Amino acid sequence: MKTKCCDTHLSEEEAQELLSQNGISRTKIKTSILLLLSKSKKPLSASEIYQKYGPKNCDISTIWRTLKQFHEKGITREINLGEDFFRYELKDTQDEKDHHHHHVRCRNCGDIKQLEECDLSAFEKMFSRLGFKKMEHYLEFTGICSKCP
Amino acid sequence: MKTKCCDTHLSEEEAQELLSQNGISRTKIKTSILLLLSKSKKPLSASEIYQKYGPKNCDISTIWRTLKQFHEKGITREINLGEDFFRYELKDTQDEKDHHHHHVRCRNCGDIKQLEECDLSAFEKMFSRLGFKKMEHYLEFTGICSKCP
DNA sequence: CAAATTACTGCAAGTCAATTGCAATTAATC
DNA sequence: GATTAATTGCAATTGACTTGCAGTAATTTG
Ligand SMILES: [Mn+2]
Ligand SMILES: [Mn+2]
Ligand SMILES: [Zn+2]
Ligand SMILES: [Zn+2]
Repeated sequence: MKTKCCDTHLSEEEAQELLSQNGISRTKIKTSILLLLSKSKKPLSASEIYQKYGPKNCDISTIWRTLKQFHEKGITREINLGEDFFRYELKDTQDEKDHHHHHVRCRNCGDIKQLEECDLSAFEKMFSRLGFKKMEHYLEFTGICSKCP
Repeated sequence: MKTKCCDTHLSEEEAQELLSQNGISRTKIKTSILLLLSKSKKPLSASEIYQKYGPKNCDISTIWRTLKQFHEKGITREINLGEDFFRYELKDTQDEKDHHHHHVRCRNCGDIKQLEECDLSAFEKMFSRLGFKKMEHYLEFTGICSKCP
């Protein structure tokens, strides 16, 4: 299956299929977290998921364990937007080479927008079009170095 | 004064001048942390600084307070390289618009290299030149949105 | 230079995101 | 349906980072 990142609105069946394909038990909680992520227009934090799903319905540690598992299976990506916690969102594709996207977060109000364009030279124009000011960017890389397998 | 980021090798006098210019007391600890940052070829974590400076010589909370102050004064930048803590380094310039740089971290051995080039299109070539494989990048933005002052 | 003011520091306690051990419960496998 | 493996809740724990307070050192002022 090919997921399409945030705001994908997976159906319950699609969510469960995605779980099965990745060797994860199709439980109510895991399905619900997947649906929440797929319905959100921005990456969600663990505690946001906890609030949305309902503190009566599930323990926060279960949410953490689920997010960790999703990340290990390559279903999700974790994102640092200058806050003191991570946010999580569905990967655009399982491969992550095919397509991905980035975000802007307002340093004043905290609002987060998703950027569909990833042509790096096009970013500047896009920001002024969006009315954003005082941009700062955060760009770092990881890879496997020449000394490593 | 114009600092030149990591690996600048400030002299003790230059370090103290930088403190004074930013309204920070010229104490032994603050001077030493500044020197450590200026002599390092990669951004340092709080606990690395603590180890290098010597746990007998200073409390870790003082290091945290100092790093926070440096950041507030705009002397340093904090960097997330996919670890579960931040690293800190001297800004290339106080303004941060003039010049900045990025990093690669090996996902296998954790080694960190500093990238002097910031032409985004030039990155790919540079990585293969450096022998890096399986690159992943991390690019996010912050700014002030159109609804904010 | 000495007094007054302000900033810095060590120590201990606290916060909060994220992890973990264990026993009970549920899902997958046969 | 019985067996096995994964998931869950709860409580305790880790580790990064913060904070209050009382003592000390640095800066300012006369
Ligand atoms: Mn997104
Ligand atoms: Mn650097
Ligand atoms: Zn805003
Ligand atoms: Zn390596």
